[in-house]
Amino acid sequence: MPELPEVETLARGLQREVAGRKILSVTLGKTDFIDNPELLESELPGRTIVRVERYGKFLLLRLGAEGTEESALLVHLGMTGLLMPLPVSQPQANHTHVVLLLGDGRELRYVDPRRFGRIAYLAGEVLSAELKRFGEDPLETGLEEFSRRIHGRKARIKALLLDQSVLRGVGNIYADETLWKAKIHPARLGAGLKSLEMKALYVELQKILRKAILLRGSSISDFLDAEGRPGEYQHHHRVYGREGKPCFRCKTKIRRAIIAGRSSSFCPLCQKPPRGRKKTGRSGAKRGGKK
DNA sequence: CTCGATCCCTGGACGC
DNA sequence: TGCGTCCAGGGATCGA
Repeated sequence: MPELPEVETLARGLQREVAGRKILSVTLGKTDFIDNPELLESELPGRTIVRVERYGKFLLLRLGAEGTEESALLVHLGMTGLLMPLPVSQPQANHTHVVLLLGDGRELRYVDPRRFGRIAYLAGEVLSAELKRFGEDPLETGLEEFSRRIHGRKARIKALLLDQSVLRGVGNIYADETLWKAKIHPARLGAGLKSLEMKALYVELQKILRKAILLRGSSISDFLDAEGRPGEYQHHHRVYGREGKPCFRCKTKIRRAIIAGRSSSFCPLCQKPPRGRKKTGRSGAKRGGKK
């Protein structure tokens, strides 16, 4: 599940590997996750990938030539997306849905079994409007702004961290890791956080994201960087995927519950639940009746 | 504004 | 070995 650190890792790798390369041709497979597939075919050939950036959980392949408008290929990896330059001779992996033949003879291939990702060619006003939908980058935001965005909200802190219009780039893993480190229960409300808690949240989020970037992200099952290597941060997870295992601080068993609609792992002792919080047993009991 | 429910999609884990 | 079932979850969307 590529979040900010994974996408940053991939963006840096792609910047090294494909920036400056020209796109010669486009071949598409399944296109139900692509905004306007025909735009890729009509707009990309002949263009140069000028620069590769991360924007939240998106990769932004900035394109040159063809008019003066700013334009870019937006790529969201969803849960299982991979984007990698490979030799043409390399057999195509299953679920390869986009292939860009590059001027250096390699192919930039997008592979995504579940197709939870998104790809879009955007230019000009449409591009800038799309980017404005998202909130601040957590690594480029000051405590003031961070605090303002969260403290004014009555939603649960877990929901706010995951909300891409509040902060761009944080996903389930790094939200849970940060809340554990800052000793804040995921069901607490944004407006309910004390200023010391807010500061801890801000500081720990940045520390965790930076450390994760240094270790090239977390590879739970799928993520690989531009050179096909997995990340290493999964070995440093403190709560994610540790349900039932002892808390690294107090040895209490890590719990998992659905909070703000997402699976959330936390320490029930270190991370004090908000007062009046409903017990999890009840809501959990009636989940069988779905479908 | 906030919530839960639903859908999208496939591979992997698990039970029998 | 081979089924069936459940689950993972980011994001869009809809109704309450």
